[in-house]
Amino acid sequence: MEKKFKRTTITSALPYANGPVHIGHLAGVYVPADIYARYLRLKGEDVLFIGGSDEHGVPITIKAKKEGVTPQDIVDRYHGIIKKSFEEFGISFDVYSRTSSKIHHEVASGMFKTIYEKGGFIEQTNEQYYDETAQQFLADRYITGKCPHCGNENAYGDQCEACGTSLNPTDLINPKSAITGNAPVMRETKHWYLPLDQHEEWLRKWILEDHKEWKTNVYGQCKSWLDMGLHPRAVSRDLDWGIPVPLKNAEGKVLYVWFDAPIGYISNTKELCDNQPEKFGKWEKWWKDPETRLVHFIGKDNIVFHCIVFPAMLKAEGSYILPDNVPANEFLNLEGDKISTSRNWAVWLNEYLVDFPGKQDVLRYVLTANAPETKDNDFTWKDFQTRNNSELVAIFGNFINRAMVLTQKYFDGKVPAIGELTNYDRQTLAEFINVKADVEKYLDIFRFRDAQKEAMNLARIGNKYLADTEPWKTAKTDMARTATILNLALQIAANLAIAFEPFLPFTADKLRKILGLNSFNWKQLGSTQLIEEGHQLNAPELLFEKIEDDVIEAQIQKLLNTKKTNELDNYKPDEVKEQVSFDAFMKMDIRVGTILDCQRVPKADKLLQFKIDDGMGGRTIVSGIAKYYNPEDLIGKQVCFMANFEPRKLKGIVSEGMILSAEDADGRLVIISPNDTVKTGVNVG
RNA sequence: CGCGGGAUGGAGCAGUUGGUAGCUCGUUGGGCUCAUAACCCAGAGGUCAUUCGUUCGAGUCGGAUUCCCGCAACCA
Repeated sequence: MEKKFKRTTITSALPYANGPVHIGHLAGVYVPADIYARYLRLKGEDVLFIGGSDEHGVPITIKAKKEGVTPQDIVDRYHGIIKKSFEEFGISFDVYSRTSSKIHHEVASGMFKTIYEKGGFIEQTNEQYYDETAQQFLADRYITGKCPHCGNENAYGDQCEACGTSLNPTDLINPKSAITGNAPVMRETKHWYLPLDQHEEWLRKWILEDHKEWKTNVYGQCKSWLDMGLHPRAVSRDLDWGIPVPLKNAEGKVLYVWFDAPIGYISNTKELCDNQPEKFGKWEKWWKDPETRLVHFIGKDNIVFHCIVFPAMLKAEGSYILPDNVPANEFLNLEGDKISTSRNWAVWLNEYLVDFPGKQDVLRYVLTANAPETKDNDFTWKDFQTRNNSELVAIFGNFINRAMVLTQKYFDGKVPAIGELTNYDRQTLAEFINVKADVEKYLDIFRFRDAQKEAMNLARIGNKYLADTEPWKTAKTDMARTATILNLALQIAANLAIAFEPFLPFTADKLRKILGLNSFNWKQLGSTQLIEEGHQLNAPELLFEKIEDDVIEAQIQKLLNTKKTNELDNYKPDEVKEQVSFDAFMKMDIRVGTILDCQRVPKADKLLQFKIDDGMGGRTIVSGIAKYYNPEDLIGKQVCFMANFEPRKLKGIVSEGMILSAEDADGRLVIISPNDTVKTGVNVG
């Protein structure tokens, strides 16, 4: 069933404004969304490409508190960084706004009100834990206690990470507030819920029957959610950062961030259309006209929100269209490890732009060529270098350079006349005309890596054509033939400028300038008459440059260094503990011992087992420093240890004391030793 | 048996509803010399981790096993 749409609204997940954007975000969401938007624009279709920062929610308030600034300071900082780096990277948003904007507050409130007035929410009063000292209700993550299943003392209110069981805060034994450490009290609080269970029936049909074309990972996850059964979901929170619930009896309540964020797509559209109505028309046509096609680009963590929750909201409101497709990607890893903002294991876009000026397209190319479309993939700097050097430089850039230099040499940079075509010429033409259909075929089903590969094939065809026809040889005997060959080669070059426009916009632009041409339309792709005879080309210029080993080495080193320095920079000494008396201190019996023997404890990565000479017959101590010391290096050294420590079993070994060590900012443990040799067994104090 | 993800030629990845295993890079040999030592051609290289099963037929479905990677645990 072919659906006819007049226009397309493309959204890309709103980045959360508590950190800069990294390559994982780009590969998963922004690069594919941008390729798609550019492709449709090039085809002359009516397109709107929406982006913006997501600026509410608890993590931002936590980060603000930690840095001693306001949440607004945090979001202002990161919104600025993110917006600027997107611009520089060539993500062609029609609008990039933010959820803290006035217009968004109005739209989100309005949406809530409409659904409320239609009876689309249910109201429920529950008892929830409240921290009386901090004067706030506690989110699930901010309550810890003993897990009722496995007895782990540090289970969270939503999940015990020791046994994996998911919990309710009320399941915890001896709950504590993670903010103050006090025992929280139960207090009544009222919240509004979106009854997803009431939407289950139409969602089931809409996704499982009407959208079988969705990517398997997306379809599969939706199916599994639907099969588990949907439950009402709270749309409000007790918090002071966010959009106030627009009702009279709702003091201190804000819209839950997942409810507020996707509405940002709509408010950003409204902001744009209100500012430029002559260009974009009324915002409603992008969201309420059934002839508009809505496409959400997201990462896999967002599938449920965009396929189930947000559609349920739109349906509950009543006047909106639903997404036609949700092409979600998997995750990108970095050098074999999961990308992590908190561990600073990432390549940050803003830093890449500084380290590799003018090389936006290289990153775009690599991220697309290795996009995590069907499973998690790995980004390595080595691969980045190889793809640049042996694909972009050697195939694409080199072909352009060859065609340009040859034309310069034999025809003073003027496009030569095309003459009689040989069979081989016709065969080559036939091949490259197919490229258009192939690229389109893949772009239409969101397979960007395959689409880009097809575009690259055009350059391969060009190289092969030159190698087979050998214009540098025919130039010695037959200038007319040489002219025909170079004319065709230049036509291929011009076609490359169109084919790569969605993928590598900076390069396409540069290529057009070298060829001295204006912008193209996608329909012209496949044409053999893009450049006219006699047209003057500009001086050849390299499209891409080789990236040398030392540059790559430096990036890898930087990755390791930033990780380390970040840990050190963030280090703050712990607060000084409660005072103790001299007597209390004297109760601790700290002594110097000599290590007689030291071995790894089997099946534990962190434990070392020591045999210590304490001057009193020796003792066994187990210590968690295996990651930082080799057992054999320690034998014979003197260490300080607690001698009257309560014995404790570790992995089945009784440890009689504790070896003292200092923990460095990065977690590295350093053993404390006397700085001159002393008699074994003497006291420290 | 803690939870989850994976295992396809040297590396990185594709393999749609089961029907002779593909792509890019690398590698070997050759060609070319216009080109950023780039380009073109030919070749080598895989029992699709192992194993049992369903089937006329399985990389593709089901069970078992092994190994790897995250997280967790051990770190008084």
